[in-house]
Amino acid sequence: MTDQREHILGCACDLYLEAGLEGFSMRKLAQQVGVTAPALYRHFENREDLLLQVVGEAHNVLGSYLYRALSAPTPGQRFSAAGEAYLEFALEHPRYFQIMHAFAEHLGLSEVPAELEERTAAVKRFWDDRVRECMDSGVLRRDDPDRVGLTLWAHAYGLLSLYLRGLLDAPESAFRVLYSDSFARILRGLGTSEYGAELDHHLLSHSGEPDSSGISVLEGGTP
Amino acid sequence: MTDQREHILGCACDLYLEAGLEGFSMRKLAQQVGVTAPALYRHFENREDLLLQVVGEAHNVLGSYLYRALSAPTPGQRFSAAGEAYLEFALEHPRYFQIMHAFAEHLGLSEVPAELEERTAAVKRFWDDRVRECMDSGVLRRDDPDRVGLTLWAHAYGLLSLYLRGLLDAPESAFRVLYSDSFARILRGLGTSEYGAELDHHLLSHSGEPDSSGISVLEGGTP
DNA sequence: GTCTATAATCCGATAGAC
DNA sequence: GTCTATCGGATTATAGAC
Repeated sequence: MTDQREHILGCACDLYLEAGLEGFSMRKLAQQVGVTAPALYRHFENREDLLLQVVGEAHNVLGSYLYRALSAPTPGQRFSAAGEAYLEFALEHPRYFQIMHAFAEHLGLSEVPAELEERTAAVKRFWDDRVRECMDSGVLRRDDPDRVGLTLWAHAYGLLSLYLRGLLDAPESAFRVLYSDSFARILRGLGTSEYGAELDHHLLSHSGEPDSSGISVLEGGTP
Repeated sequence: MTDQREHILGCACDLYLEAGLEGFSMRKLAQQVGVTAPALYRHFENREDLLLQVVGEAHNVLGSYLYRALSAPTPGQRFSAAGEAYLEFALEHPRYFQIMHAFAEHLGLSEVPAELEERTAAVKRFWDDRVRECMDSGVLRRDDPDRVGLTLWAHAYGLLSLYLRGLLDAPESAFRVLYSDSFARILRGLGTSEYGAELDHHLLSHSGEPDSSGISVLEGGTP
């Protein structure tokens, strides 16, 4: 009652979380709020505006999960907790995870507003910070934190997306193990030690220039 | 003329590729084909049926890209070529990449048909096969090919998704480098060698049971 | 601020003539 | 197989009274 706008926004999140993007209409929302549809336009410009606020709330919730991970005592534990937090967020709020990563056109947007891009960039920065302090403390190999953060983020995001789309037949408990295992594999490395030693010498051979004779990142692995 | 059904399907792919999922309507498609909307229903049951055929075509195109990678002479090169093929497919046909990985509800499906799941599984199997032969030839560390294939697939998919959504400010040329670099990092491993040695001893400490005292995959990295 | 009423579109899908 | 005509429904958004 005190703030009808917030009440509507809360209902909008609920509606989205249970009905999804397709099921999110101004009429249904009005019904859930307990008013008629035109009343919504006194508080929000249009459907697009409302959906963007929902995305904002999704970021808030993710933020609360990530923030919790910062209470772990060591960089390594904070890193680990961050990975777990991302997992928990996606499993407990799959719709939020989905809308945060939806293509702009699915939201009916011509382009993503800068404020939203900034929030996404903040998530990336969180990963980068975890990586950086792990490098400083010797848990992670020293490297470009920005690049390493992206590698880790992309992996986690990809794995969770595949799972949430039901492409992995594993039940949730098995997926949790799989998720941790996959992280462990990345940290340990997939190549053989000979390959790793070899790789360090021509890591930049992927320029795509014709004169590199098609040599790619894995080539020469078995000299 | 010879096969109107294929002509419609071709136009459907074109329409989707330029208009996206939101812009894909039976009316627009009919206009593009050069007939009226009801005529489409002589060849396809409904919009859902048509969209599924488009997804099928997307899989066909991806398949042609992956197939090309098999012509490389060594397992390591085939692995590398597979990664590049996945990249090229996503960059050259971003809409196909998008629709292949769209959530079922975005396609207006209650559930994904088994035939489509099978095609997705085939992509996964392709990665697994590349991994397996790399393990056999000593380029990749011996491990569960299914798990390692998933790790690699998730990473590639995640990275490409983030890029196609415009979250990485890098231009395409820079992204190509970034993509290869990220693969290289995963193959080499992100952890320090001390961490890697330590990890092998309690890789299974992520069971989530309370008695593991919260020990997670990264803990104990600096003994 | 909220209502009733309605405009203005767009959609998927069908009936029946040809 | 394709057409015209149309049904039946959904949606976003607005106008104007209260």
